[in-house]
Amino acid sequence: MKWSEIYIPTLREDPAEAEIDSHKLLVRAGYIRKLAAGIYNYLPLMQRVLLKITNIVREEMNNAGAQEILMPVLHPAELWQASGRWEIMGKEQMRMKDRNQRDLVLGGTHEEVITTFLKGEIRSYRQLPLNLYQIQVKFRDEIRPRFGLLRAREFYMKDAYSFDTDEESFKISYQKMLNAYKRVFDRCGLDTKMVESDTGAMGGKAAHEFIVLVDTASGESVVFSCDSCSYAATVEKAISLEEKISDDHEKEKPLNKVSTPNLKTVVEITNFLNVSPKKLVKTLLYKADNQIIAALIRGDQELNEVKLKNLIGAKNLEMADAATVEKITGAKVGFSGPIGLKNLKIIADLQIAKLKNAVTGANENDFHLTDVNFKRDFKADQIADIRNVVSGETCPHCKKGKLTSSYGIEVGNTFMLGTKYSESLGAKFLDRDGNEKPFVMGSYGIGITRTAQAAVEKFNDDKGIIWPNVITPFSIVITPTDWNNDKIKSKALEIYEHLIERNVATLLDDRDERPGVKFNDADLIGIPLRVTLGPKNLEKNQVEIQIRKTKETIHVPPAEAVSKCLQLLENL
RNA sequence: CGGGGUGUGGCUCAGCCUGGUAGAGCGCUUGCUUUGGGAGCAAGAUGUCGGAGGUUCAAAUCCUCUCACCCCGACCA
Repeated sequence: MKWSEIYIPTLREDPAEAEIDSHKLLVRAGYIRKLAAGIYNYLPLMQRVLLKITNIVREEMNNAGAQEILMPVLHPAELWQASGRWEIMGKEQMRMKDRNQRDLVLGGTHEEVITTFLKGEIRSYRQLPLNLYQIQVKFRDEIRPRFGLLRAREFYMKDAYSFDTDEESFKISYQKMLNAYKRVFDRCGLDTKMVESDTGAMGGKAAHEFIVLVDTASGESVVFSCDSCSYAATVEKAISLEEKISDDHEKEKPLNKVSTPNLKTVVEITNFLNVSPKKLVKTLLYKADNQIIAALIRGDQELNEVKLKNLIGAKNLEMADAATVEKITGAKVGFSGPIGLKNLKIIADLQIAKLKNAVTGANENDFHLTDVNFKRDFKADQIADIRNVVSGETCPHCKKGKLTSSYGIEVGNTFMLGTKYSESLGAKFLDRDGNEKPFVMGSYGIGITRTAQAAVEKFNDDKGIIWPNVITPFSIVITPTDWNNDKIKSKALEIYEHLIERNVATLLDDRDERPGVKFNDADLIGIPLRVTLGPKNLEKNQVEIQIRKTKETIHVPPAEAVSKCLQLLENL
């Protein structure tokens, strides 16, 4: 392709809309343009990258025995009502009515559709296992679209769905997908970590995510991993061995009420009373569906809403507002405590049960209680792990390694769905013994557009993007420093033709621009190899090959340029 | 949804506080010079100042409403 024949609108300045490097670069380098919040146009360079990624995904999925199909983007509401997800998905699910006032859903995932489709088709165990996938636009009305393609509302995704006769067979199918995923991301040049994750709105038994670790907060997931074994999990899911706390054996002192005028925060109170935040019981009121509950957590720790939500089996969980808190506890926010709370469920974190002589709110304005003791002074309906793991805690698997946290970009996920959808939608088959059974299902996603941006986030420098050769829009850019110089021009064209003949994706910068502009653009759009033809080198019968990643330059005679490039590309 | 912020030429922004008929840099067009890391000179084109209403002799500027976008939070296959 000649540069003059492909639309690459590079920008000199960072776009105002972007916050993180990969987003800035994709816009600056002419890969994407925003249409609306979280909705993007993919320009020619981007489309080439997306095609490369989808081809890799396609190959690996096909190799794993999955078959490509294409399903509708618009779904009738009835499917989602039948599975029970009409209520669960919430506002993230884009909904609309057609001209006849029928409710429709813009598909953010396709469990309902595929299960309903196969329900009428697969009748015998002989037809299983089956794995179908598609690569398609998805729409999710994200509360807060952010970071360009990393959290867009409209995005490209590969979603696969497996159907098996039983758990045993399913395990094989699931493992095949895990292997395929590893290969996909390896081929894309991305190091991924497979972590245990929450099943969220997908439901099912268990789930994994494939995460690209990044050092900036641009990764929207936080993952914990063990430094001595392979355990890793998202913050929503991670657990640790309960750490022993030092005052475990303190003698219980008599309960006290102290005046704490206007002291509401953990820091204010613990400073005032001169105790560690570890000794404070935070009492958080939540609205779980239509019921108010209290969650108790140590002052220095964070509540994990996902764990809490899963524990009590709530569909919706949100913090109670200030008015509700006052109504329930009889005191302002900041003075809540478990003692004296009536008619509501109290759930305490495991760590709370171990505290001796703790501090809590008195459920009375400007007062706290000290030397509060679990069992003696208050009880809990449930005691469970409902907190976030903290860096440095001990691994629950090997029981000796330390857990450390890092940011990550989730590029793929896999869900063990069990029979959740096949049962709710009545998708059954006849087994060997003639019994009707629901399919055992799995679902598997890869964010195509997100993977592309994850690669940019991972591979860039102050000049621009540095694509791995496997997913770059072009492998080589030929840069004649002076397009009006006939000798340079004909040599450049000659090398270009030869590379094209060998099927190398090559971009020829035939613009009448100054060399500096061409070099900067080439660096910005991230092409792995640049072949530069300038008058001085050409007089010495040389062209220059520069490796984008290392800035290393190699001089070779023009006749050897093609073979040298091919050789270099092997390792990029 | 709560809090904060921004909308001015294709892009990045100044001007707004203190009202007086719209600017810079980049980009774009033409010409000449220049040609290995975002060139120089000269000449030019481009804006209903997000939208609606109001105050005023006069509104980019003040007021009200509204829309869009960005950031923080809540949320997240």
